[in-house]
Amino acid sequence: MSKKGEMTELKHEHDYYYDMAEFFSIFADPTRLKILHALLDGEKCVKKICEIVGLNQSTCSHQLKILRQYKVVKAKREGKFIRYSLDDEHIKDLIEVGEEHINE
Amino acid sequence: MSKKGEMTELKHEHDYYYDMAEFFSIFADPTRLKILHALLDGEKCVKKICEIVGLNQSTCSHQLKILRQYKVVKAKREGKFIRYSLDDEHIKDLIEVGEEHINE
DNA sequence: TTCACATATGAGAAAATGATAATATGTACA
DNA sequence: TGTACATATTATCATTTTCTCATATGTGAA
Repeated sequence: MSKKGEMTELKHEHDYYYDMAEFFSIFADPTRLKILHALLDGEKCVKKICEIVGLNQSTCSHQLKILRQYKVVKAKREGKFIRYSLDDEHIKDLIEVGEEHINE
Repeated sequence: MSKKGEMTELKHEHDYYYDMAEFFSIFADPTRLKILHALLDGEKCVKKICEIVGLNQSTCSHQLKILRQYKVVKAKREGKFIRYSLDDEHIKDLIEVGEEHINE
């Protein structure tokens, strides 16, 4: 997955398969999957997410940014905290497809 | 996605999210998606696949090997030709999920 | 066996990706 | 205002990925 801006300029406009590959790329990283899994049961602040996935704040913040860019998660500020939650109803389903495949 | 053998040695055994990420990685590449799409309507030989995806024989062969390793496609020899076809019933569904997301 | 064709493999370059440290920004509260 | 805490950003590095060229292997037919 490349940065959204650059990609759009380098590839052919409306390149169907690039877009699809980009979509699947979101879920092709264990850290992002852990974050998404952590959000399955409700919104959480960044610090909490860091604890759950076991990686430092910088790493989580980067991955959260990617997930936000692709509208997979959304963020809302509450005082000092920024709480993240799933932004797309279909995400749960997709993660379940992956889980089913793994559990075979 | 890394080579199957290495991966298994480097990561923790039974690492759930690595396995899931690996699964989604298969579909996170436009060339592989093009190949899979080309196989949706039936088996094809490598040369034919190259023509459809518009990439050279070496590139296709490499990607077909990956798809084979992950049991997404299967190959059968018929004389000089090797015909590839989808090996997993669920693949069609997964590609459709991706397509739906793109078409929103 | 030799030739022509179909496919696979190995090595290397270029690009993308993910993790991290260091630093910046934003917010609440004293 | 200043300080402490929460989060984001920037720069950099190591690793992984994809593509391509050159070459190897496998197959059928002459």
